Amino acid sequence: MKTETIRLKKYHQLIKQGDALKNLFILKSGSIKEVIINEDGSSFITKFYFKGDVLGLNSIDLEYHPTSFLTLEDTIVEKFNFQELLSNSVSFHYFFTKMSESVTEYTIRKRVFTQKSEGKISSLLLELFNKNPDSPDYFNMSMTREDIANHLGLSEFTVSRILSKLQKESIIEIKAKSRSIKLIDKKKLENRSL
Amino acid sequence: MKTETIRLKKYHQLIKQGDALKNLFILKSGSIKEVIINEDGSSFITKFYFKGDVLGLNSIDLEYHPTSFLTLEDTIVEKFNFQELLSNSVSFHYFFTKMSESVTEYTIRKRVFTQKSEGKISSLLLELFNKNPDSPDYFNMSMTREDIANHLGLSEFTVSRILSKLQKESIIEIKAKSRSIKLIDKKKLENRSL
DNA sequence: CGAACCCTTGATTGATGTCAACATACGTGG
DNA sequence: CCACGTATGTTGACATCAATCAAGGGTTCG
Repeated sequence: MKTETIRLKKYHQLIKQGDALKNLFILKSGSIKEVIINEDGSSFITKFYFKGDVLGLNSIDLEYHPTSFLTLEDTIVEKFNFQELLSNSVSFHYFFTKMSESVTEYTIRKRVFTQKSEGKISSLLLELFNKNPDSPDYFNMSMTREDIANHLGLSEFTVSRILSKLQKESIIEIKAKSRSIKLIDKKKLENRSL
Repeated sequence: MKTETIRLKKYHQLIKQGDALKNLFILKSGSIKEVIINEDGSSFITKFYFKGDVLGLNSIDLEYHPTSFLTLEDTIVEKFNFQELLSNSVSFHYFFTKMSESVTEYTIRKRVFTQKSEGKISSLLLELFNKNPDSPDYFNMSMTREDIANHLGLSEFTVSRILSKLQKESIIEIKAKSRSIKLIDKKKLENRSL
């Protein structure tokens, strides 16, 4: 099956909410936020995506994309034509498995949203560290505090406060320009995320 | 494809967390809660299921069930052998579509968890009314206040208080024994759920 | 009929949002 | 390359929301 590699600039919209389903994508490098715009005009970040993640799986039954996908930095994706994919058993099996993984992930991840702010942020940080295999104890954040707040249902002030608190307690270290975070004490962070 | 209809008593465990994947089920009548037990022994209700819902979709990539399923009342389900299902293209297509629906649903539903308590409960009530096609303005609740609280990340006291408040404001009416709810003003309830 | 369970309500405490002020970083045009 | 204006991030004071604790009423079931 032939695919296409696409290079995207920061803040580029790869998929627009409402577009017909034509392609699915695999994220090769960079990062992307998935956003849903509500009827009242407010928006909600449903998920952050990193290397290896599949984009667009929520469009298969609807045949259109219910969410938009926006790059948070310069990003590379690989494009798969959905019709071709259906007739290619190897690719099909891969995407089928990925979709099932998504269901499992949501089942488990939902619990994060019932936690208090410290738990929510600790869980997200652990997810970010784990999804960044190149440097497991260091994460270069492409999203803003406001993005994190929106995604977790907090105010940006609370996000800022909790991050400062975790730093004071020597669990993380916030580096230059507030945008990169070093993991100091994983055990403690895991305890906070319970 | 041959299937089997099973009748279950109240509080019966249909699927146990950790069981190998053998069957998927469709809920024909009654209601079921899906529960995940965490390492620390605490549990979290990931979802309530009603007529027409498919049980077990989060087990396909894992090949075991990551959650338990418990009936909330006398319940009837239909059993599908997963191996047979894979080789039956009609059934397969049906479950594939259902799984994609789940991904979409989770994408959208996550936003509920970023709302305040009144929004969370209003959203859940609307979901319950919509999922109960037989009597769209009336719902006989099989779950306890504590179940709702656990599922939404609230205390049972807050659930009780918000329900009382919605009743005082003539949006719902709580009937006999606190367990059935009549929808009075859908528009207002929708506004609360934004 | 009594015990266990479920639900409700009030008082208090703790957590989080809001608002205001300021600091830092970034981007653009001179 | 600098200067400025805009974005983003931090922190404190205060208000609001929701959890906790305590008490009591109703329902169910043996």
